[in-house]
Amino acid sequence: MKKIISQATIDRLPLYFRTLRLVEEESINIISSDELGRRLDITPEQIRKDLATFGQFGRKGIGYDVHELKEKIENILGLQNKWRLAIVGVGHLGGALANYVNFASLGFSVAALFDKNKKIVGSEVNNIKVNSIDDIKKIIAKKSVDIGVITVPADEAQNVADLLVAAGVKGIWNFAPTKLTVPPFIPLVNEDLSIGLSALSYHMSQE
Amino acid sequence: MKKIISQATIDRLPLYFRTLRLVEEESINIISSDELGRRLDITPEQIRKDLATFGQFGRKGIGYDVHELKEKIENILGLQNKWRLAIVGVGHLGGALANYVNFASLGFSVAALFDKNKKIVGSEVNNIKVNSIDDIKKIIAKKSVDIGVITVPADEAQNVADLLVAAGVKGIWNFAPTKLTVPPFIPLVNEDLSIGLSALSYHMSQE
DNA sequence: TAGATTGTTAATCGATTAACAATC
DNA sequence: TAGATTGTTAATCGATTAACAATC
Repeated sequence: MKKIISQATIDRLPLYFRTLRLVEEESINIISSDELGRRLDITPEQIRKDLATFGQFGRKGIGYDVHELKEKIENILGLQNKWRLAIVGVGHLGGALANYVNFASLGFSVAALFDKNKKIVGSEVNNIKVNSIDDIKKIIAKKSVDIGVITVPADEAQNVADLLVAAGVKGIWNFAPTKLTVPPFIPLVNEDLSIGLSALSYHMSQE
Repeated sequence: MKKIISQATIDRLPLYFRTLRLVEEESINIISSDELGRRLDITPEQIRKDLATFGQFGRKGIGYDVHELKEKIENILGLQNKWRLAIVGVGHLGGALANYVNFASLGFSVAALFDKNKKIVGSEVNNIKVNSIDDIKKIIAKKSVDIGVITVPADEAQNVADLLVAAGVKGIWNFAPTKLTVPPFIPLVNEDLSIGLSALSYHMSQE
């Protein structure tokens, strides 16, 4: 199945998914694009357009089946895969991510931690042992890691990305503020916290 | 000065800024849109278009003065304001942000920490005392806090946002995975980590 | 039936890319 | 001068919004 879905749509699906979960907990079985849009500050037209990309889920005159739509989005996003993460760089941010509970609720789990600092190798974070970066290839294979999370300083990030790719991860989630080069078949998502903070600064400076 | 600049352009400025800093450290005085684009995987046309929004900085046939352009972007983004942050919710993520060194290099500083948990109020994180959320109004005024950072669970986030606005912050940086409602004159930036991670899952599931 | 709501087509809007005159 | 590179206008592309027929 090779359908082209815009990144804008893909980025809204997790919001729909999260809201549908909450709505389901409220024992609501059917929801309209209007109500979903109201909860998310997204126009109902936008929501219908996004959902129509994947087929016809709704019932005219009625709305969408909450449970069915939730499951469908979960599958579109591939969350049923229960991806396994390895975090490289167990500093403050890496450590926080190792403890981040919201991942688990999306089906992700932290399978391994790596650091190059001999002082923390062997310690545990959230009951997960910190391994030496030297053992990355062996352990990533053994632990069936799917996603490499990069939380090292910018000047070490490309090297870590290369190690992760060589070790066979299927995707990379990068928190280092630098451009990474990876093979085209490896999905890469950058989380650059300085962009959002700088944008906030910009808007606060206007007027 | 009330000029409309697209969010897409605003989000690229921090990348230009960061790269210009690195280039300046390499003692390079002049850079072309071509070279800047090469370093960031952005087309030179896009860069020239973005920069032209603010005036004419470059010299035809030559390129851009690295130092001058860097300073100009710093000012456009308002980073010279040296904004002061208050982090509300000193869990793993809040604690990591309190220690995040990359903010300091952009001129931001952490002026205060807040939590509702009596057990950690009074302790210190990165040499900054954790205050009770009950004292938020008084301390935000005293410490001249500009930006409120929300790192509490989703179901407490709106309440914290309301407290921050009432306390007089000028902007909000939200890490809680939920939609917040704030007055229109308060810039709000959401950092929703589950979006990027879900998008990664989507791309890894294709083919 | 009347009212509600989807799915889809058409219109609009905005951002990116291409082209090139100006000029260092 | 010839080559390089900007700034800007025009063309293209893609995403959002509007409109409405279909239908529950």
